[in-house]
Amino acid sequence: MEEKNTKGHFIQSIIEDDIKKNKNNGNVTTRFPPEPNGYLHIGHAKSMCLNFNMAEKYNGKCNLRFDDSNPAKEEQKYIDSIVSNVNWLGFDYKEKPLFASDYFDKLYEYAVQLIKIEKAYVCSLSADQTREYRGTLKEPGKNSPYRERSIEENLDLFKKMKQGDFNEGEHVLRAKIDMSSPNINLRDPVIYRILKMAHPRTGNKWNIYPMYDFTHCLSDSIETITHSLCTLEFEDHRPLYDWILNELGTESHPQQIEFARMNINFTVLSKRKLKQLVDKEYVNGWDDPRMPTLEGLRRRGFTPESIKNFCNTIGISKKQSRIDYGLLENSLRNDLNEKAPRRMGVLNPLLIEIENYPEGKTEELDAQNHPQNPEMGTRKVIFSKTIYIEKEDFMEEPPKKFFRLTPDQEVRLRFAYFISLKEIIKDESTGEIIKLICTYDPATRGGNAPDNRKVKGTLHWVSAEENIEADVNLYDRLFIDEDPEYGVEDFTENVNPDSLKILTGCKLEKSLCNAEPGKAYQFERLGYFCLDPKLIPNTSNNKKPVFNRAVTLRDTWAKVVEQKQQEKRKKEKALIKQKAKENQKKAP
RNA sequence: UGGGGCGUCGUCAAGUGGUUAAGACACAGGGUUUUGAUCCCUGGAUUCAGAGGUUCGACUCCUCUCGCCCCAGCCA
Repeated sequence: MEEKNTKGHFIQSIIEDDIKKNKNNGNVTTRFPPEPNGYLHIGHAKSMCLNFNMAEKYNGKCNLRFDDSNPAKEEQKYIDSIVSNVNWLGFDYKEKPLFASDYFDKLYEYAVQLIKIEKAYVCSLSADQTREYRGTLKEPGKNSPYRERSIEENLDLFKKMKQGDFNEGEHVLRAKIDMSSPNINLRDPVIYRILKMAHPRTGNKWNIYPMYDFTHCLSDSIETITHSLCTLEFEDHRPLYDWILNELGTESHPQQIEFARMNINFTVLSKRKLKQLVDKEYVNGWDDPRMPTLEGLRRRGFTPESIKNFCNTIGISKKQSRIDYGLLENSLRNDLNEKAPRRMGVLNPLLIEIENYPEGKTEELDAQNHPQNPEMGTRKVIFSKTIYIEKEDFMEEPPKKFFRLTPDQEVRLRFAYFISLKEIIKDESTGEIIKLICTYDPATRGGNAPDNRKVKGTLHWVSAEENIEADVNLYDRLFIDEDPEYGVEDFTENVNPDSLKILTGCKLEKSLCNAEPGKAYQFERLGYFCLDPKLIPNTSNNKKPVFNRAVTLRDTWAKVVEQKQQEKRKKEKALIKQKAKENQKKAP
């Protein structure tokens, strides 16, 4: 059969062309190269999906390689977290994780080789001087006075750098390219610097560490990577990547291809900014469920499938883009709609007493765990004389199209009975509704009326006599503007002050007492929730379980309400304006 | 003209000289439903940043203009 519709993005086209031309003997090898200086976020997931998918699709492999050439910033804890994230997402890097630091010896030899062919030299300019000599974007730089040192002197100096004979900053090794290049990366870039600090993996073995540009291309080459996929900001580095491999004449010369990094509205995706949110305590750590980090998303209730699906949906291109946050939510809903067992929980409880239900009686009613998938089975829910429903599911003076409980509107309690209102009990001093007295129709057990009478609304509910009490965290977008940088000097000014709402005293159906941490359940009509893995009752100070809402259900009624509110606000604003005008007229 | 890149529906994104300009999400309308969920239909770019040009024919080729992003770490 013809395979016509498999043409994907531009990188895939390049790879397919290469295979056709039998470049690299038709092999495809990619790599995912994180620097262990922070936690992974959803943007990294995009890169992983790209690299691992391409490898898998063309029967190649994808290495997990840590780009750990700067011990000043890197830590073992990040390595551990990253490995765990990659495993969680289910990506297969075949062997073990690889490390650029494993190649430090080879890299050193390559540097020596560059010196020997007079393509590298030890420069003894200070950092400040180096900057001055570099020139600017529009003006060329000038040659370092150390540029013409002899091979012997360079070799000797470089060896001494390695031995630790010099202090940090005294010398660097530079590639000898072109100080007048319009591409600043080619103006004799530093390729080795003295750093007298322990490395998480090589300990105190080295006093010098290679820079990214030198490390990356050679690591790729050592691993015989065929396609080295990276983000757009490295486009300007590609000439350097190629220069190094060409000068060294490496057998393997991978092709660097750049694609646009991911942006999502209402959030930030840069390690630096995420760190600020953590450090300034806008969130509670890197794994706060509001964070777009993989740790955060996981704790929030995102599944690996939903994340991978999202990444595969948004595509690959070279265009700066800002993806709608709703798309991420949607991919979660799609996944969880199929997988998540249904449960009932009342977030803002309103007590109901069923007048004609026998005192002390309880019943176990059957409830489906999934409306479309009978294989997921049923469970028992306890019904009793007093129950809770959601406060928002009752209105004394309802607007049009309000399908829930009202003084003259019967409703169905899901899997249970039809009930109608008898009396509203209010607090005399505040006027607040404290209880509803209702009657039920015993003939409607299970939710079906024998006389076929219809009700417009079906409400979720929980027995007031047997339930579990929990705290529930509701999360909203982290920023108030879709562009966190919009209209402010510092993006933290746009942090949404209501991004976390903690609800206490929520009532959940009893079966949720064996909820698995991190596993998502759909609380019917409310959204998908999971037991916070960090706050499991009896394993920490918390006595009550804490559930996180991963995402709401799509809610067309909420949309209608919101639209009405907005219209109302507009009208009010218009009224205020009109009055102001009238006052102005009166004034003179 | 310092260099490098990018501009196709509200948001992503296919399209590589002849297509009715895919698809997803969002949006609007309708149907099913014991979740106002899910599911199922239906609708929408006379137009591809703009202006010229080449061509029988251009989103696709050429020219110019406009707009946006990245680069002056001994970070990656």
